[in-house]
Amino acid sequence: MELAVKQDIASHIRQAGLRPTRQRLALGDLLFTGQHRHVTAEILHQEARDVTEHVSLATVYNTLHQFTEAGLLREVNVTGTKSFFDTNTREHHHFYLEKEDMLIDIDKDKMELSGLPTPPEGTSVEQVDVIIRLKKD
Amino acid sequence: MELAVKQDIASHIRQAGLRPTRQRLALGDLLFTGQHRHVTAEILHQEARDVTEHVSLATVYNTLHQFTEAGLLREVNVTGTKSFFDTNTREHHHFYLEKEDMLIDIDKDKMELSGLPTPPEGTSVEQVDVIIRLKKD
DNA sequence: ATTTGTGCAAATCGTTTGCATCTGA
DNA sequence: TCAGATGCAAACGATTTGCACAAAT
Repeated sequence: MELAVKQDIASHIRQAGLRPTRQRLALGDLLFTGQHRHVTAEILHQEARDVTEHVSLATVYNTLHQFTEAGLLREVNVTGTKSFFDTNTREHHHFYLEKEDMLIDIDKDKMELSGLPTPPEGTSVEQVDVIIRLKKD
Repeated sequence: MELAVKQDIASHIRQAGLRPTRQRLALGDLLFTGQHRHVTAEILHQEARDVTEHVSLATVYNTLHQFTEAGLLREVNVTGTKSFFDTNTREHHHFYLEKEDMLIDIDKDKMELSGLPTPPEGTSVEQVDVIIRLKKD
């Protein structure tokens, strides 16, 4: 990992109130360098194994949740059995290809929700998820 | 269970191409009599235990999936770890109360999606899920 | 009689936890 | 130094599977 990139990611992580440890830097590099992506813990763990000394799966989970908490990632649930984490935290929506079990971003201005209904008394909107499930035809 | 209701449910199940067994009738009764509801396998299993002789959890899962397959139910995924099944299969959306881990229906005409984006070549839309996550404030 | 469904227990998958050890500020 | 982070293995919750037995047509 280049020095410039490393420091970029380190400050990213510090801004989240987390220590830039070796593991977080490695995962941050995989997540925040280059294109936006949708990863599962499993996938990220695999990738980390390929490029760095060692990161445990538990640490991958910890880190994904900490990053999400800090607003660096966004969790996306499409199946009842696992989670994706999206490096794009801007408001946008998703196609979900069931067969391939993969997500595709939908540009925010490609689709609009007209008039969110008023949430029940005492609650407020935290996040809006729109998932368009696709099948092969 | 009354006879009239029983036969109603039996035909419901037959229309789905399934045999109206004791277990399916019991579950169908819990699901399709009265108000629309959002159930988990666990909850339905509990309820079934209270009103009938015996239904195994595996059968509850089988049945929920068969009913879903047949268009009698709709699966809703809000967390990465479990599924809800909605007895309302009309197009509509959901509030999700994270704290209580429960769903609330949003009437279809309370919110509109303007212009679904065109799905990628070779795919077509199977289902559109809109979930508005709510937090207590 | 044949096909379909069911129950049970074991297996699986994704995820979380407890705790001893290590590491960054 | 010492709060915070990590690794490991065990625990966990939801779901699925394999297979012998039972029930529906």
